[in-house]
Amino acid sequence: MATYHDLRRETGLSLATISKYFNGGNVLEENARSIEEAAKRLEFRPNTFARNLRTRRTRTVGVLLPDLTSDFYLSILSGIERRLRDNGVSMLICVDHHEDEGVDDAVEFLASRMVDGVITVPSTRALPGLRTLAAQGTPVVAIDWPADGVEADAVVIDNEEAAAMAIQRLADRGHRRIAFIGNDRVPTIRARERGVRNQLAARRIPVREEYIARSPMSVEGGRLAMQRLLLLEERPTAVFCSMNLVGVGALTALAESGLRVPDDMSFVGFDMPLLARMTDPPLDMVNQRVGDLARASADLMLRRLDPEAPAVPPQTVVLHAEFLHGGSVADIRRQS
Amino acid sequence: MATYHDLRRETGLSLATISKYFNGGNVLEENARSIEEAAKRLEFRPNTFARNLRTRRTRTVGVLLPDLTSDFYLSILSGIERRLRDNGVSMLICVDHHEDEGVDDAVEFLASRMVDGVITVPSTRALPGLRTLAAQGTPVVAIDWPADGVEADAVVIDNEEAAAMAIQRLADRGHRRIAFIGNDRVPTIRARERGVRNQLAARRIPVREEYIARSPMSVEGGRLAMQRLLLLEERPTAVFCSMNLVGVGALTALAESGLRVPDDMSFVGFDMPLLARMTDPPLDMVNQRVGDLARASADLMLRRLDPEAPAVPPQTVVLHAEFLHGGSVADIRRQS
DNA sequence: CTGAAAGCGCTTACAG
DNA sequence: CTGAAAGCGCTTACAG
Repeated sequence: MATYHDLRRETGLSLATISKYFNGGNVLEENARSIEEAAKRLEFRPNTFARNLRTRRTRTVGVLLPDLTSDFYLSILSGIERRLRDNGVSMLICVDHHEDEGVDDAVEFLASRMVDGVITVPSTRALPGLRTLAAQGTPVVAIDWPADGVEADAVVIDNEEAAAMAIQRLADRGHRRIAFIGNDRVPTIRARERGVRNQLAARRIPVREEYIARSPMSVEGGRLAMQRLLLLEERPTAVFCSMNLVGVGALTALAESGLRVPDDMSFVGFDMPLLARMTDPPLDMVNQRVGDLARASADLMLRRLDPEAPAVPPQTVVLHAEFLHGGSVADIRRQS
Repeated sequence: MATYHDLRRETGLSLATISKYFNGGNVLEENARSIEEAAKRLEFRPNTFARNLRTRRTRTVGVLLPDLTSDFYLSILSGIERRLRDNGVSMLICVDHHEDEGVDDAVEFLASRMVDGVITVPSTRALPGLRTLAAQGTPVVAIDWPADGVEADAVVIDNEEAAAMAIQRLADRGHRRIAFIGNDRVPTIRARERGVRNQLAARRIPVREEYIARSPMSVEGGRLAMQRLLLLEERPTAVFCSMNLVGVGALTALAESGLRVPDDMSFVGFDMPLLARMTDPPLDMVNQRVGDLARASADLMLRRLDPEAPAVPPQTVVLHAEFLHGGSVADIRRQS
């Protein structure tokens, strides 16, 4: 592995000049050429660690995720990776396995790698570590929800508005007995429940508490919640599942009960773009546009890493979901 | 950020002794305690770059993937991440966007980060870079197929056997008009076609070339291939889709034509574990067990990174797929 | 077991 | 524009 030493030997120039060349400073045309030529010949590549050691910057961003089990996270990674690498920044991935027992050292792990910043979909267990990290001046960008008490930028969607879209669609097609499957321990999903309630109220549709179901964020949870809804005296005509796995579970329960979508039950899902286009009929769905979330988070981070950029207080970027029409909502308006 | 200097000041011990302590050498009980105590008090954390610079090792492995668009890659990442971090090794992710134009510097990018090794699902475009890297002594582990001409360990599944499982299942239930959708430019899928042909031959089922369809590796490709199969004079009674996206496309085409699985067409998929359990009926499927692939690749890499481990020539680990039974294969044996 | 010293490969003021 | 020198925070023979 060639070093500046070798280039000095080959070119007769000093280490300082060589360093200047590689860092974009002004070097005489002639010297630049001779360094370039020697570098190519020796397959020279600057040593990242020596550089990091001096500059105290790593051009590496840590990406901290709760797990790697859904394609929500895959899209996040994909969007961030692209944006960062286009800017010469690499990405260290760390998963804090929030479902597991015990303390996790994910944040500590990233800190020890001296990442310049952390982009994260924060899990509860990561919060204390993130707080410390941010307090020490490391830029943190939260995706999906603003990490409580962390001095961090955030990129979120307007969850109330997103949920309202689902209700609008259902109400527009004549539904009034609308069930909702949510979860009251997850802030984003709580916001979706608020959106549902507000939109129902705005439409003068009474909120029936037995139609508001809570479920763990899993396929099995959604399946059980749907089963409970199906046992109600007066069944809902439609269900809005505010989380992707839960939606899958609800569809499973419907299939198991021999009920057809949309004939026997209308369905609106949330954040299941791939699946929604594979089913028959395709599903109506609120789309989070995860790619946009990811890119926005990377952009926020790149701005924080830019020493030229003015220091601004933490900011939250709010993106908007879109509604994708499918064939899973029956039109039950009375013909008049 | 505290350094050895600070610890020396606090403890009165030399840098060498402090270093020894942090690297597991023998240090007097009393001194160890005083270092430990000072380190905790100062929140000391060894500087990774100084360490890397000296040791010329980074405890970081690059993971190079063709893209991040399928959950095959997600499972790969997930499996590797877990195994590596359990061993204190971090993971730098790099995607070479093989579908894009132009040269990609993915391997160069990883090399400049001086990763200790690279685990990769090799895309064709990455091969030259991987060859150079491996030739320079960086351990490379290939997943899914043995990267041509690269001095690398590999973890693959037995694709012929995997495809044979699908044919076995179909033949056992009486199918003889069996279609196959594959792709003759992808080595693994070519192997699956061989498995299909061999198993058909073993069962004395004639291979009908019009039932062997080729398709790009995409949903749309699978859809078109299935449509072509449906136009045949004598339709197949079953189709085996040897790649997940293609399977999704084929199912879409069937739904669009108003055909039901398995009544009108039996279906066996490949590597779609999540989807196969969401559909009604659940799908029969060959499961690659991607998690096992990932873990095996990480284990191979960890062995290569272990300076104690004996140097052995590149080895290929062959894993076996499993068949998951569903309800998408009709039993058409004649009642006798 | 402990310590003094050299050095890993860069960057950065500071002179010239 | 160029160069000599110091130093980033560690580890590693080498003595003792």
